[in-house]
Amino acid sequence: MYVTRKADYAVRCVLHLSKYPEQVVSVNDIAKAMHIPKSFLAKILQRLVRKNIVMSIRGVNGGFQLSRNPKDINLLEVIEAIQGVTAANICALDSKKCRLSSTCSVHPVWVGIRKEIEKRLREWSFSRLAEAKR
Amino acid sequence: MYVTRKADYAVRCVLHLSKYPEQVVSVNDIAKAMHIPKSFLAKILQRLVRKNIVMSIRGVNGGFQLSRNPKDINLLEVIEAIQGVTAANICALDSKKCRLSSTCSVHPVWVGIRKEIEKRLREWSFSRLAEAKR
DNA sequence: CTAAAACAGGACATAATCAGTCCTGTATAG
DNA sequence: CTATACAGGACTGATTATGTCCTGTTTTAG
Repeated sequence: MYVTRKADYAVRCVLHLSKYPEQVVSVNDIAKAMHIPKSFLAKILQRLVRKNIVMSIRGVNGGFQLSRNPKDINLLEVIEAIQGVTAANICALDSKKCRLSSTCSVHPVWVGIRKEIEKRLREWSFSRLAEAKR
Repeated sequence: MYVTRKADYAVRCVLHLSKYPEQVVSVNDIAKAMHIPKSFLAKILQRLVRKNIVMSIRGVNGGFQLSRNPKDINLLEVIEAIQGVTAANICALDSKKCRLSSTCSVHPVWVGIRKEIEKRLREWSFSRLAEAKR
């Protein structure tokens, strides 16, 4: 599993929105707060809208807000919304991609790692993240 | 952490050599057994030699063999020999790369995942892998 | 009703990385 | 001395990552 900048920005973005629930925040504001190139973020938000994680309000004073309670959105969901399902090794994603997977003793290691990562990412809801202290 | 084909091939290759300890195996034989493009594998082996995981014997009847006992080589070492140190998210690799890492509540999640992956990969020596049944 | 603010979506650009290939050179067994 | 096998550098083509830009649409304030 490798997290692209795009997915990383998406996470930051949702995290920011989680801190201002019910409020409408513009792309510009999110971009400045989270250090994300504005037009790139706009693209990312389009995708989050389609995936029903965020909703958009057009026109003057428009912007974005979460379409669900942050407790019902987790890290895994946001990352997969942007980059699709991934794994550290393609063999853990699709054993057909690997001619050896049925006999290879490394295969179960990758599958185990994938499950562990997904479990951890699923455990972190954005309400939990927003509350977390550093 | 994303495993490239190169690193994956390296793992297969070392695994194959672990099954024939003390024997000298040619690039050709490894490539055929493990379904790896031959000239690509040759490059990978060069790197494994420099990293002292494998040793080469030149000339007629030459080839490669492990330079250490398979129990002293683990998955993490082979992968890092090929692709260097990696992590699922660059922020877990080098917090300087991320302007937010000092305040971002997601950062510890990535660091935790990285540690977990490295731990698991380190636990698998090639003697253990070679013995593992599927 | 119109101008300005803000999102939507497609096209484009650019750089890096991935996944190999190829060619020349060197060592060595027989 | 020749065939076999590794060493290493250069090169290539495809894909992906990371954005930017431009045009269009929606909406609201005045």
